[in-house]
Amino acid sequence: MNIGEVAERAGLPAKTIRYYEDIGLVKPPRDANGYRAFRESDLHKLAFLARARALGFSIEDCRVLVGLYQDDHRASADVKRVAEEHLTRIDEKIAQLQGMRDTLATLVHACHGDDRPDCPILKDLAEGR
Amino acid sequence: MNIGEVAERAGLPAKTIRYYEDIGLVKPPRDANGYRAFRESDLHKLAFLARARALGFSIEDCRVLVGLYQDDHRASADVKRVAEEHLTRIDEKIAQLQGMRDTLATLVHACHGDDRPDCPILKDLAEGR
DNA sequence: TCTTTACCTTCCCATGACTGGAACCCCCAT
DNA sequence: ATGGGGGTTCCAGTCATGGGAAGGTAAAGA
Repeated sequence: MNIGEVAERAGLPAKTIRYYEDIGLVKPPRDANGYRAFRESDLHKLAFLARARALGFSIEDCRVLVGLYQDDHRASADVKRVAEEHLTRIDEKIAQLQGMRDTLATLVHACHGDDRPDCPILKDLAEGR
Repeated sequence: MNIGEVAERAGLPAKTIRYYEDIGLVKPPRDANGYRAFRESDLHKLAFLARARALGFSIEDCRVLVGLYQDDHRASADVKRVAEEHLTRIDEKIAQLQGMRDTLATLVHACHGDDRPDCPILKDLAEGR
């Protein structure tokens, strides 16, 4: 399988797959012409990576998860811990964004949005309430 | 005012303030010794920037907002539009994170987290359901 | 067979918004 | 004179790609 087909089937840009090889996440062998020759196992791993990335796991988390996936003697507790830590980070991020959102929504609501210069949004930014 | 005092009072790292000068957000004059000599107006602008950044506005948005702030003939509608667009982007981001969060929470909940290898989290990543 | 087209390869640069660190200058107190 | 705590510039790195150049290769049409 060439990189184009793998990209298509794994749902990742070819550029990203080359990058993943660069940082050692996949190691496809090469054909005589220098083209990467992906095996089914490589495709499978890349699809795994695509889904982990879609859940927001960092590349380093992905590296750990792939390692655990390939380890028949893993403890599910190790997987769960990685996922829980990530979940915590997501919750923090959501809370932070929610705080911004609330402040911003209040300010937007208070602004007339006409052609006059008076603006509670700028007022807040300038004075910090 | 030297950069240290301004950093303290604006609540921004000195490094960040130098960066803001680099990209033309502030233009403090210089003393004879080459030190930046911040005026009250620079401090004020930097505090404005710190608050805008804390609300998640991009540097380019900040540039626009500062411009509007300094324009006595601005229309509040222009400020409101920038804020509304940012609000929309924040809402999209929150929705995206919320989606991840829900999936992740379900998976974490389903995982025993013991010393056995069976793990619904890895199963999901491998098979994509 | 020739040519076009569509791949593939590597390499380097850019993104956003900083952060860290090196190497150096400047001012004040001891 | 020496030490410490400012300040200065410049370069490199972060994270996870994306863009694009320059060039090699393969498949398909004239």
